[in-house]
Amino acid sequence: MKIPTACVARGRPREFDTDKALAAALSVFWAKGYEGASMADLTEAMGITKPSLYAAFGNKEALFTKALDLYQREKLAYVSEALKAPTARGVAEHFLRGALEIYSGEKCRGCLTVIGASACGDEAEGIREEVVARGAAAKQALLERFERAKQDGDLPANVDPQGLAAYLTAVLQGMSVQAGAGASRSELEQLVEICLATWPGA
Amino acid sequence: MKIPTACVARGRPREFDTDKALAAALSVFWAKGYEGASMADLTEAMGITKPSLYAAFGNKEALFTKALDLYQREKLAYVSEALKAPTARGVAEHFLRGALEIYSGEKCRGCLTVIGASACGDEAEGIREEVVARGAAAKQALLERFERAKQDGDLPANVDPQGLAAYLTAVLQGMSVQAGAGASRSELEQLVEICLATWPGA
DNA sequence: GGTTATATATACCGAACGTTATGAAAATTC
DNA sequence: GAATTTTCATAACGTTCGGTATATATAACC
Repeated sequence: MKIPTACVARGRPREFDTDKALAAALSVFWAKGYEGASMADLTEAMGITKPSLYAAFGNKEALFTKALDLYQREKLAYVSEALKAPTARGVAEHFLRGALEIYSGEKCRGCLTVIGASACGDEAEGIREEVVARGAAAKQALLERFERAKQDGDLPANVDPQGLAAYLTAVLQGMSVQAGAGASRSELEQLVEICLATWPGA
Repeated sequence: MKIPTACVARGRPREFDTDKALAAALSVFWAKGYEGASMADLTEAMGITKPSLYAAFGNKEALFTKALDLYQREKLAYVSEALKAPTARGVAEHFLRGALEIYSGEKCRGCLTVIGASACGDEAEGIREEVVARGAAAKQALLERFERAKQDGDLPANVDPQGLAAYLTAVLQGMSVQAGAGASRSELEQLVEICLATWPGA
């Protein structure tokens, strides 16, 4: 009994590593945004030609979506990790310190989700909606975590979980904006400290 | 003795109001960002043709700069107003409520300064630097105000004015991002309330 | 009225954009 | 080894971009 060999590659084998190429594409999108990254920028960074890119990834929009998946999987892993913290303050601390680590990188500064959510040309509207939807999902997860925290008596009675989720999200987004504007890591760190020092209920 | 009449218009008079045209251009830039706003978008909204635009405003970059001036003069007037508040908390409150008013507009959402600071194509790098510089100036003014507040004993001894300025700026920037992502006014308002409720020293 | 100066409208420019047709190269299958 | 299938490299596609040349219209000056 033989396993059918139809699954092995049939034609000429691909000469590049799609994972490495996708990682390179992510760097370009991260640094320049969706519209700011031209196909020429992408193919140069990925080390492949345009037909190879189209054959492997579909088109620019599909490439961006795949890069966004990679970004969430690798760089935003701290998000799901932070939600597991035992207290609301612990969640906030994990969020802020994790974001600080990612946003203040050497080459890519800020958060791809925030960069991609910026208003740009009409043809990128679909991209914007996609990015905004993913951001909204993260904010929703944070809201549910804070609602649970309030039930646990982990938050003062007068604080609104919805507002708190929007507030923490805003601080993170603002951190991304400042990182993109060239703020140093220590400047962002001060920001984190203030936010933690004034966290409701200690 | 006659005043020389050389100052009156000599050729064919302009058929449009440059102030109104600039206001229309500002709306387009505000909604779509610098690169997202095409010359076709701009001329249509301004109700003039491309040669008229170039004759009156120079080029796209100069038009954006003039629109940015108008934006700061008209929409960001609350900034200099807020800095005059007697206490640091009052400054923050004026800032947050003023921003809430501007960012949650009907057509244009978020802050043009935050939108313009987003990474985009290489040729818009000059624009980005200009916008970032203006944002840095505002942050600097806030820093100086908080330093004075600390001297006045208006802030707890353990808070760092630099961090506090970066922190408040971040909340405002985050508010802009969420407004741009479609957050309702009440959502932004909750955010403001949390920030004020947790403001250092009450 | 003739001259001069400015504004308008149409049409066009070269460059860059995302995308694809075309043919040669390299692997498997028979 | 011939047929087949997929990838690669070059070059081109049509469109849109920001910006302009040209010609005509409309005002003030003399």
